[in-house]
Amino acid sequence: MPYSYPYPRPALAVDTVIFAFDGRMLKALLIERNNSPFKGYWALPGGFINMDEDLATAARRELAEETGVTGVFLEQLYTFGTPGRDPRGRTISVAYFALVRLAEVEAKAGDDAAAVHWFPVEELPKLAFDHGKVMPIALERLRSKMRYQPIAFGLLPLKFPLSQLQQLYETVLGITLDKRNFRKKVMALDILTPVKGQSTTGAHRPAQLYSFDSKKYERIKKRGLSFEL
Amino acid sequence: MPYSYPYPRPALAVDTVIFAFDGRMLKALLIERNNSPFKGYWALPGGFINMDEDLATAARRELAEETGVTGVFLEQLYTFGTPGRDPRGRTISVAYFALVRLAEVEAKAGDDAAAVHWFPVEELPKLAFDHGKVMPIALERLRSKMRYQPIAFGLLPLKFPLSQLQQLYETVLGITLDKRNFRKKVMALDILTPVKGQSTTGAHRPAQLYSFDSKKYERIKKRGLSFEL
DNA sequence: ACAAAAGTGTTACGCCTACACCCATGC
DNA sequence: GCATGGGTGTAGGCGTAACACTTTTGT
Repeated sequence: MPYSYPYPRPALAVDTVIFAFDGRMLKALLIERNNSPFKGYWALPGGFINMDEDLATAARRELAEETGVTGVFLEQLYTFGTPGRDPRGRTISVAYFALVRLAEVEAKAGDDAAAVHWFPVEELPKLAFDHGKVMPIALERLRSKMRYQPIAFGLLPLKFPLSQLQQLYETVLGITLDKRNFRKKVMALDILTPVKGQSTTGAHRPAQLYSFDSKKYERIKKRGLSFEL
Repeated sequence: MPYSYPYPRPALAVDTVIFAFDGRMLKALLIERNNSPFKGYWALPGGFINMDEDLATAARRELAEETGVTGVFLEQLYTFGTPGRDPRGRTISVAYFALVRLAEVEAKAGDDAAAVHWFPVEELPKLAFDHGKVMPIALERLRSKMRYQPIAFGLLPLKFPLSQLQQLYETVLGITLDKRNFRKKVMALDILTPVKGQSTTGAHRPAQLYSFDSKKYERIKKRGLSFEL
């Protein structure tokens, strides 16, 4: 059969849930829409793909435009295609989720955004389109993936004290962890390297800083490993 | 902004990895393409979506056309959109994976298929398009999901002996399990109901048959539960 | 000196693993 | 009666969870 596909084709967009961690709360980046439909609503950053562009490439392009960051964790999440989800016409959205280090971000409102803002994931506004359905899926993915892959480090500075890592796990998973047991398990994984600097914030004993050592991780990954904490 | 999207739009297809279990091996249903491109190659069953049709609906429609089964486990897997994956032009494929009971299937070659065949997942032929990349992802999803959700029962008859369930886990996960420990753990989950009939196949003691009890499962699901075996 | 977070070991319990023999049936 | 898969209990080891005090700094 020749290439006959006589039906109208849907438009194809990419939307990205961008997570960051400020030391206390998990946050997501949203943009305020400047255009109809849903003008004035908050929405996930995203846009239509170019015709010669890979899906992940489009997501990275949008991510760079909104936050200025590159080279971060980015993973496909889910594809939304219910008819009617975009009042302008049939649109398929491939959702991605990204983890960024807050310090590296320079959020800037693009041409089609009235504003950009980091919202705590527990206090999100009403979202445009069906984006309200995307966020719980992204959170669930983050939570489950943090348990067996070392993706949490994508949310922390390159050097961090163990207490920050623990705080991140506690916040995202919604649990409290025993400090001693946490340190024991993390250290037993042997994927962190102590680095020279010390955290010197506050009126208390300074903390040893660590960095994630991807070489160590790659070396032990093969025998299977768990991040259950 | 009015609905201006002046770019050419990709075509949108749905392809489904259909798994079944024959008691010994995990198998996947493939069709032999009757048309160019990749005429004569084996491929995942699938097709273009209708304009007013949900993605999952399209997948279920294709599934029913190919196998005659309805109401089975079906889940979105991953979306493939690399430019060039379809030589006819930009095509996005949303891949699904489905679990069916072999006894309920009546595989039939559709109009665009020269043949339909169940292949053991360990002995797949070269596949059309990028479908060779889909299968490992589907297998990985099946394996990981079987560990914490009761999806295995979608591959078994409604009544089955425990040994068949164990065989399924061993085959899919590529491990061997201790019979006593397996039965202890499965029974402790309290999600099976013994049913009257007995398996009467072969020259040996007949086996008690069980069925998956989704009511029991729903009741205990909330407290979290694991299928680690 | 005091407030505030960093850092550090041991014990008890529960869970998971390993393991061998009898049972019911068909041929 | 023999071959085949069905069905059952226990003991030891390992990993996980619970738990409190000292250290170092800034003010």
